[in-house]
Amino acid sequence: MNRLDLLGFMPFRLNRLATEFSNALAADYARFGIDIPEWRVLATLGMHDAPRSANYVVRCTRTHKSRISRAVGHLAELGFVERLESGDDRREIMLQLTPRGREVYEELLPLLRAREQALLSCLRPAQAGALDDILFTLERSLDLVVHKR
Amino acid sequence: MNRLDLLGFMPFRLNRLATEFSNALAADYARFGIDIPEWRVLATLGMHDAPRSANYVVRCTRTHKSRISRAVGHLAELGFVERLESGDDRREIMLQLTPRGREVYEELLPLLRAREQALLSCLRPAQAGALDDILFTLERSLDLVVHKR
DNA sequence: CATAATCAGTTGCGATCGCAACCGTCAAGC
DNA sequence: GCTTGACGGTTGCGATCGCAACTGATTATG
Repeated sequence: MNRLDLLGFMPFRLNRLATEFSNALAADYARFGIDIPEWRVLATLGMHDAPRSANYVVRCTRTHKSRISRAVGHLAELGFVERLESGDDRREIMLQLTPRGREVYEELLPLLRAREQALLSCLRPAQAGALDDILFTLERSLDLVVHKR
Repeated sequence: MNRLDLLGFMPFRLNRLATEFSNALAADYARFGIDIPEWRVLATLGMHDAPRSANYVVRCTRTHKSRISRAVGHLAELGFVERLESGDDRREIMLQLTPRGREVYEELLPLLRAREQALLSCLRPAQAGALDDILFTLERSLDLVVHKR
């Protein structure tokens, strides 16, 4: 299989890469008893100081709300996340990291960044930057970018 | 969620993109009653004229052999692929596209390429080329490239 | 030549995920 | 101020996928 043969297989290639990346990082997540979607929730909440609604996390991660619901359930069991009632809209559930949850976030983030760095180390710095640009452009085009507030 | 926030979430971003791309292409696959891994098998075989072993497809697609086995089963049911005995090694099963299977491959390939083109149309041409380079470099680094023979 | 280790491929099983149905809450229209 | 439709979140269910165990074939070792 050479290079040109791969035209027309973008999702296939992206999937393989995503799987490989995920596997490379799985051990780090597992150390804290969480899985990938759970990390997504933790990270999304960790980015902000104020609580965010579950629905915000759903839109932000583009993960199905059922998955987020279950992930939040598990994170709450682990004591990493708390569900708060929303004053404004009683349908909404606001999510907040517990102190322990923030600890885990702060501890995992650099680990994952380092792991990611290692995975991308085969690229020249300019390429790594270009990759970020390209992903960002694609995400915007596919409307995968969720704006703050 | 702004740009810098996304550092450290490479697998997550790749996964989202891969999912989005997959969904965008799903309708094309479905028209012929196949799913994505089945298309992978079809495409891998379609790239070559001579039959290839099932194991070659496994290595090439980096999909689990159980999935390939089942995909081949379904493709055989549909009459797109034939399982041949291998003269050399009686453990091996050689896979060959049927004429109908090749028709489907030839019909789907340009559709999928066009779909992919549309998805990438938000990128400048130089970026699209860079993306291909970058993916190729990453694949080589992660040993995802399978060489011919 | 016999035994053990490995390999190609298949299949049962458990975990995961998204869909869809559901409940409670909110907002719009008459 | 009801009723209808939309929305946030949860849960049951079916489909999918990878792991691991298994079969049969091959290769390595003594």
